[in-house]
Amino acid sequence: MATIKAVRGTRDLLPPETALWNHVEATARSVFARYGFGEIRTPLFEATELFARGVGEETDIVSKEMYTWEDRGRAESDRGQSLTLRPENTAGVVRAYIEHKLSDSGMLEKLFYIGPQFRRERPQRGRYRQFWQIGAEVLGPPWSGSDSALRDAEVLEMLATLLDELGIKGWRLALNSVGSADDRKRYSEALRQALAPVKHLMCEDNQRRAETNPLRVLDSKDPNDQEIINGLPKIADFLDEASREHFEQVKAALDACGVPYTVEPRLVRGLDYYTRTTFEFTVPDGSGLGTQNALLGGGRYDGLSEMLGGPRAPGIGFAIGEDRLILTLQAQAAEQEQKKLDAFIAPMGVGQNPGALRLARELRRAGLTVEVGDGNFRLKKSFEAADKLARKMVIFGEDEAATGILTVKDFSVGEQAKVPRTELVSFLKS
RNA sequence: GCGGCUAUAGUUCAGUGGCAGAACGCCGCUCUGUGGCAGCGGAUGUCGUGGGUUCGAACCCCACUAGCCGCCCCA
Repeated sequence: MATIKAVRGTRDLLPPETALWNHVEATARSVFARYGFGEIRTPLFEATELFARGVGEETDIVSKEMYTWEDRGRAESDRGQSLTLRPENTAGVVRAYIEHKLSDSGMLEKLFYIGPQFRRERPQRGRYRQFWQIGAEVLGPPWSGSDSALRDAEVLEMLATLLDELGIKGWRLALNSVGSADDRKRYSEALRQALAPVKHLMCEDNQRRAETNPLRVLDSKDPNDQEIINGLPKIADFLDEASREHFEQVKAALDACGVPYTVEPRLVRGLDYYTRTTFEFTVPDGSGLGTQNALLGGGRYDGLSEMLGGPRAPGIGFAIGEDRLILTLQAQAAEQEQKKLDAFIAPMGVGQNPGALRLARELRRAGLTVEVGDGNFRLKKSFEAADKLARKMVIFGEDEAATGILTVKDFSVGEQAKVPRTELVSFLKS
């Protein structure tokens, strides 16, 4: 019979790798907590319209990468509603922000999330159809200071701290400003005009973008088109005074914190909702990501809440590709040392199994990590298993059961000791 | 969605038309309270799936599926 396998672009995460995932998530939670973020969990699927309006109809994500289906609910109102597995989480967070009237507190909201997202793309290294993102959003009514450049810098500084604490080496922060919604519109129009007479010289994709979303022409890596792209108007010349000042303040705060960055005038994120600050953290070649060298991306979205029918609520956020973060850590880490158990108990003969399990219970209740062998195992087999799994092995036979003096082998030094049961916990911890 | 490469044991791979292989790992024995070394022995398997060519296919051809790499795009 044909075996059933994980579907294309999805995968199982198994031990010991899951330990690394937990470590990454625990580190992120710890850093977020220090900056005053609370966790939000939004549904894995939402109304398709949310992404169409929030992320943008013309983005690749919405136009060709979503898992969308029609609901077959029993209620008339459910039937036929178009639903979609979330391809990213910012739109969902802002939807929840509006739905629960979080802006009524007048306070800045700082929310983080960790969870799977779904995009129907061709799988590749560091790109899966179910992938995990660790993200955070800072948003609130304008009077909460949510549009302040201080928040942009704080988020970027937090990310630098997180990557440092995780031990990511050689990360690079690329920074840009795409201005206000108006600036963006004017710039977009200027690009369209500048492209009109030359676009026929460009690749097919760029010709299409020149019409639908000229900003994304800047992202193009097509080598033949670079000359034209370099000659296009620069976004910096279209920023209004307020956006220019905002960008200057972001940079000044980063300088003050000693966070290094490079201004990339052509960094225009692909999602429609971005305004002003946009950024991306990348890692050097050879960090395990192939050409997918962006670890995380994000930016400011001052108009998103209104686009979704909510109150004015400027915000800034980011999403870390957790799968890519893990790949980078695995590539950068010298052979990840596998965590060993504190002890392996080797019962000598099946008659000792009950006593051995009881001993294991005591040790586990004392907080030790313990595996129990089996009295059926020959001693040699116990040794081999114990050496793989644990730092020490406790021999539990008739003598030990009778005298309460246990024989303990320490694999790290290869020495053996007799330890009274009352001192066993502290001996094993040492 | 487009292009290239690949698919053989648990793993890494060899095998280019004639008996399905190696290394590592695994299991057993030497060896029933002291392992890691060594010696001996054992099991590895729909050769990705389906079809075709051939006396004969892991090998050649076609299709499909999956994985990897790149493009597009993005985290």
